Amino acid sequence: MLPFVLVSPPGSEEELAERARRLAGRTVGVVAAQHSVPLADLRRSKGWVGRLVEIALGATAASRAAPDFEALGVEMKTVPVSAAGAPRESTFVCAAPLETMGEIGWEASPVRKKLARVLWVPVEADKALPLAERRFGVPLLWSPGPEEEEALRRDWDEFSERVGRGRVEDITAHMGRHLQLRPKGASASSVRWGIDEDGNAIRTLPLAFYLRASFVRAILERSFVQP
DNA sequence: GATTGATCATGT
DNA sequence: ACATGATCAATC
Repeated sequence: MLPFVLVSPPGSEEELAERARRLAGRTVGVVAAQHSVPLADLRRSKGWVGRLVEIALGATAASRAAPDFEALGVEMKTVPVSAAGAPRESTFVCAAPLETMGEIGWEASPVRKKLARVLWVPVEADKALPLAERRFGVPLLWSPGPEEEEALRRDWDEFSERVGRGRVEDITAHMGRHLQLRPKGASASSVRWGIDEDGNAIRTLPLAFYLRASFVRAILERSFVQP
């Protein structure tokens, strides 16, 4: 997916926000055409819309372990929304460090780092709407408020303690008020290192943190309610 | 309709 | 294997 039209990285948050606002109301098809990105089948290329927005906004860290807009410290997330603007899916945050989680406090957690500054870019995602006709929504540059951070910290602590005690295989997506810990891998037979109850290294299913749709919905709603 | 567990493509 | 980008689809 090499674009013919390269977009330089934004020089400031304001410039990034302005670029993102310009996407609002435009269709996926139009933006893709402007950057010479061929449409793809989402059933196979699930991250295609996210890649497209990275290209359109001038993201710098494609496929590297760094924020999308490295110089600004901003992470970009496209969020699939219903016609009413409500998120339809949970949002991937980061892989869970299963071997070390028990010793990592919230302050040093990868979840906190990843969510410190996020540019949310809503995209219509009703199944009946052809990909090219889906429209971008009004974006939001967000950092967790004190209450949101406290809520996330509680979930982190719960998961951290469980995994630290070697109970990683007891975890289900039912746990966590706002965060989930769910499989993330090529398949159900993917493995990564974890620890058991005796602290021994074991090979277990890779898990990742996701934000529940309800949490992201509240973030997006608030941005329209605030004066 | 919302949710959970599974899965897809690609780069390092 | 693990990171990036996520949605699919069976099930609740």
